[in-house]
Amino acid sequence: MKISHVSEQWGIPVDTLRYYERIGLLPAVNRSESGIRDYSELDLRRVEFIKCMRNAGLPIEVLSRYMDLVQQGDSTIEARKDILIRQRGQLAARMAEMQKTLDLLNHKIEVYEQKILEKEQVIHQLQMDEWENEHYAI
Amino acid sequence: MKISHVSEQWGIPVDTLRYYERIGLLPAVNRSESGIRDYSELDLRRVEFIKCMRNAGLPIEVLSRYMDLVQQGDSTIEARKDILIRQRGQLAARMAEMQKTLDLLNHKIEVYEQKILEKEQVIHQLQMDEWENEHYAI
DNA sequence: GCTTGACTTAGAGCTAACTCCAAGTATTAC
DNA sequence: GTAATACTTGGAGTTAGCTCTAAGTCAAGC
Repeated sequence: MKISHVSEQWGIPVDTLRYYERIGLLPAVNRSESGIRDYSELDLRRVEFIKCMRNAGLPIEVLSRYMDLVQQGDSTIEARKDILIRQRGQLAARMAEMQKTLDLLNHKIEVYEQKILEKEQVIHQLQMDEWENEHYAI
Repeated sequence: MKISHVSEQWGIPVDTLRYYERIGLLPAVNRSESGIRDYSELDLRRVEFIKCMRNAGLPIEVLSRYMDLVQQGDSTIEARKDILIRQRGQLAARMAEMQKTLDLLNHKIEVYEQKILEKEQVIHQLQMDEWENEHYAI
């Protein structure tokens, strides 16, 4: 699969895909005779993994380290697990912070809705007054 | 309250507090005669709000726009509500993405734990074999 | 009155993560 | 065969959000 296809399929710019490869986050992708990238199934699974992790804000440096360990084989399983556990903790912490913010946003939006309702009632009252002035004035 | 105190209390570097003020995110803080910042109760509430929102990744530009509208008074209530609703949506979307990543991390960690267990069993088996060789060999 | 340390400013520098550019080669459509 | 399009590279440029520096002022302690 060519880079443009991968880019479309996963919604990742071609520049970014090449960038990931250049910095060693994505292991070297196989090329055709003329040097054009041909993404294998394994490459695609890696791309998907990286995309998922980057989406959640895991730093490239950490992911690079993890991918290196994967390349080194089974002796690095514990180290890999440690990385994932640490990142999971940080992710959960960030999500907890975001939940607090979400709660605050919900509260503030409710307050605004209340204020808007009150404003509308005032306008309605004013309109009623006007109507009465027009039609029932002596 | 002086800037260093605010910084300690809220865990925000003094440079960042000054930066927020410089770019207009935090409205100008009152100064002593000699020009030293003296944060009011209102300033502190603003700092807390900004900290909470920034923690969740809301962009400074959006927060600046929101703070400007607050300064302009009640006529901007609808616009402010719209901003908060839009940001709430984006925040919820980010959190959903992060939840997916968290699920994947949990799954991968489980798999690693399983692998480690298997490895230990193999080692244990090897030790048993050795023990048997040593003690029960003919 | 002098030192120490907190404060001030404008502006430069830094980091992460892309994103774009120029110049060149290869493939595809007609 | 030629034009248009897609690919390649190395390296420069961009963005958001700080973070640091230099040079100076001010207040408190000894």
